[in-house]
Amino acid sequence: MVRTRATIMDIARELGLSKTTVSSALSGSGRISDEKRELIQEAADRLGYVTNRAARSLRVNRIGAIGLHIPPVARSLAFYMDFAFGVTEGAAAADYDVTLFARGLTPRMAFQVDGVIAIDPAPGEPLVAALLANGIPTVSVGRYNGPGEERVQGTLEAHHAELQTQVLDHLLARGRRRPALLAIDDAIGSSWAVDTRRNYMEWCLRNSLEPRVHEVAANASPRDLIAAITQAVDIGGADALVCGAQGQAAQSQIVLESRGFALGKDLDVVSFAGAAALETGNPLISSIDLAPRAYGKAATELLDAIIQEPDAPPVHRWFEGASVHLAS
Amino acid sequence: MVRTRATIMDIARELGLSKTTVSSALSGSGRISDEKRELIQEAADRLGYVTNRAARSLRVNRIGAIGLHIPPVARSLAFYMDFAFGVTEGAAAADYDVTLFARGLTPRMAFQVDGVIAIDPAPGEPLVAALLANGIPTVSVGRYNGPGEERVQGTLEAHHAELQTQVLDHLLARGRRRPALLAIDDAIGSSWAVDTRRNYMEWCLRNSLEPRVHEVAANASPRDLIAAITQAVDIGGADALVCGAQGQAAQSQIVLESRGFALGKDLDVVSFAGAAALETGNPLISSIDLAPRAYGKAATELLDAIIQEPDAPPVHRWFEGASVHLAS
DNA sequence: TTTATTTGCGGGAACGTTCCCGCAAATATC
DNA sequence: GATATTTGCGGGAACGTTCCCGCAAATAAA
Repeated sequence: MVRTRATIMDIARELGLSKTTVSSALSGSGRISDEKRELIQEAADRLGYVTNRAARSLRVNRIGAIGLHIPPVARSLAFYMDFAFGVTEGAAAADYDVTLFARGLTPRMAFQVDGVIAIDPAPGEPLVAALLANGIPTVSVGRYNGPGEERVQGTLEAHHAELQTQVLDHLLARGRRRPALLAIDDAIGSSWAVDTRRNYMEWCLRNSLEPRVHEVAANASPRDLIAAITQAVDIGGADALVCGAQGQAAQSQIVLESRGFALGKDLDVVSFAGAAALETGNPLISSIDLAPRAYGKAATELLDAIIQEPDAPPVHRWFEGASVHLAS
Repeated sequence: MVRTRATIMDIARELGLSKTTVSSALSGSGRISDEKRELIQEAADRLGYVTNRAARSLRVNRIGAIGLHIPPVARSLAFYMDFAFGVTEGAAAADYDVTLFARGLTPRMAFQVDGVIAIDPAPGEPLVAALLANGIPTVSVGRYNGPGEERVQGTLEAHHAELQTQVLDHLLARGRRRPALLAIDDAIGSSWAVDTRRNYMEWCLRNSLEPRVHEVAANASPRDLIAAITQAVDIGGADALVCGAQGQAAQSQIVLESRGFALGKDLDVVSFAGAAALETGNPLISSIDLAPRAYGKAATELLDAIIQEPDAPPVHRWFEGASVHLAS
C-alpha cells in the first residue's frame, strides 16, 4: 500500500476546473468568484488535500523551515525546552517547520532553512559566525558578539537588568543587606550571564553593599551547590541567596529548610530564572519568570519579519513578556 | 542581494557535461568513469553546491524529515532534551531533518515528515493514534497502547526491569530491607512509569519485603519532595530511597545530608533515571544511566529502517545502551 | 452602440532533481 | 571479422506547485 496524497490536480479534475484556479483559490491569490472558492475549499477538505511543501518550496524558492540552535553546555535546562516549544508554536503560525540543530552543523544544513534562532549564543559561537558568513537570516536571543564586524540581523532581549533590579530592591526593602549571588560560572559567556553579574555588582555599588559572588556551574551537583551555600551563608554570613541558574533557588530552599532556616524569615532566596513549578508561583521565593514559551514565540516572529525583509538593517527588539513574582 | 545557490546545471555547464551525468556522479548511482566522477565532485565543492532538498523530495516522493514528539507533561526533564539531540545526531547520519512536534499537531503536519518518533507516549495519545490512522511510520520509545487494535510499526525499549532489579538487588546486598519507591504519579501513564511500579512491587514480593510507594510528581516542588521524603523516612522508617524521576535522587541527597544523615551509611539513595552530572557518576548514588543520547540515536535508526521497509510487520527492539552505576 | 475596463478562469512554463530509456563507442565473445 | 555485451554518457519527462500571461465574457464608461 503506497500512500499517495491528493494533489491540486485531483481537485481540479473533480470539479472540472484548472489547476491554476484551484491553486489560487486555496492560496487566496488571484481573482476567483466566491462560489468557486467555497466549492474548491470544500472539495479540498473532502479529499484530505494537504499542500506538497516540496513542490511549493521548489517553485517559490523558500524552504519553509527555521533552525533552532541551543548551546551545548546548557541543554539540561528546562528553560530551553520550553523556549523550543514556544518557537515551534510561533513557527506553526507562520507555516514554518522547526529543525533542531545539533552541535557540529555541517555547512549544508545551513542552506536547508530560511533562517535560524540562536538562543544565548556564546561569544564568537562558530555556528552563528558561519550563518552570518553565508548570509542566512539569524536571530540571536540575547546579544551575540562575533569576532569581527559582522552583526546578526536580529536580536531579541529581555529587560534583565530592570527585572533583576526589581527583585534585588525587593530584598533591600525586606531589610536584607548581605545578599549573595550564586553566579553561573563564566564558561558559558552568554550575554545574560555577563549582564547578570555586572548588574549585581553595580546594584551593590549603588546601594553601598559589599558584593558577594559565588561561582556555581549551571548543572552543579548537589555537593557543589551545598558547598556554595555553605560558603555563602555559614561562612560569608549572607542573609539572602540570589540564584542565577534555573532550579537552584528551589534546591537552595531545600538545603536551607532542611537545616532549620525559615525562608522569608531568617533568610531569603530569589531566582533570576524561575523554573515553572519550582520557583514561579512559589510563595517563598521571589523570582523572575522569563516566560520561555512566549519568548520563543517572539523570537520566531522577529525572525519571520527578517526573512520577509532580508535587506533591512539589523534590528534590536525587546521582549516584554518577562515578569517578576515577589514573595510577600 | 538575492542569494542564489549553485545547481546541478551550473556544474554541468562548467564541465560541458549533462545534468544526468552530474546527478548520477554526485549520488553515486549510474555508470560514470572515475575520472569524471572526481572532476564533478571537485567542481561541486568549488562551486559550493548543496543539493536542493525540495527538488529531490518532489522527485523521489520522500520528505527527508522525521518528527519528534515529546509528551507535554514531562518536557522539563533533561532526559528528553538529550534524547532529542541523540535523535538529531542519528537523523543527520541518515540525511533527515528533525522537526519538533508541539502539542496539538494539525493533521497537515503529519504529512510533512517521513515518520515520527514518540518518546514515552501516554496510552491512547491522540497524536500517535492520528499518525497510525494515516499510515505514517511511527516508532514508540517505550510501549504504546492504543485504544484499538492498531499497532505502532516500531517499538524501542530499554531493559528497565533488569536494570532496576540490579539496582534493587544491590540495595538488598547492602542490607537495606525497607527501600521506599518515590514513584512518579500515574498521570503520565507511560509504560516506563507503569513498569517501574510493577517491577518494584514484584521485587518486594519476591524478597518478602513490604512495598512502600510514595507518589511524587515528576516536577514536584521542593515542598512536595520534602513532604514525600519525610513521609517515607521519618514516618515510614524507610532505609533507602528509590527515586523514579530524574534529578530527584540528587535533591533527596540534599535533603537527607542537610538533616545530618550520612548517605551510604545511615541511608541509601538510588535513581532509576540518573541525570548526567547530578546522579550518574555520583559516588554515593547508585543509578541507572539511560544513555538518552544513544537512546535517541537508536530510535532514529529503527525509524529509518521502518521507513525503508514500510510493509514489514511491527518490530520490537531492545536498546542495549543503558547501564547501571553501583555505589561502592 | 462603441470602446474601455474589469472579472473569472485556463494554458503553459518554470523551479532542480531523479530516473527511464536510448545510443554510440569500447570491449568481450564466438 | 562478425556478433553480443558492457560502458559512458545524454535527452527528455516527471514530481506538484506557483506565477506570468492571455482571452473571453461581463460590466462600465463614452
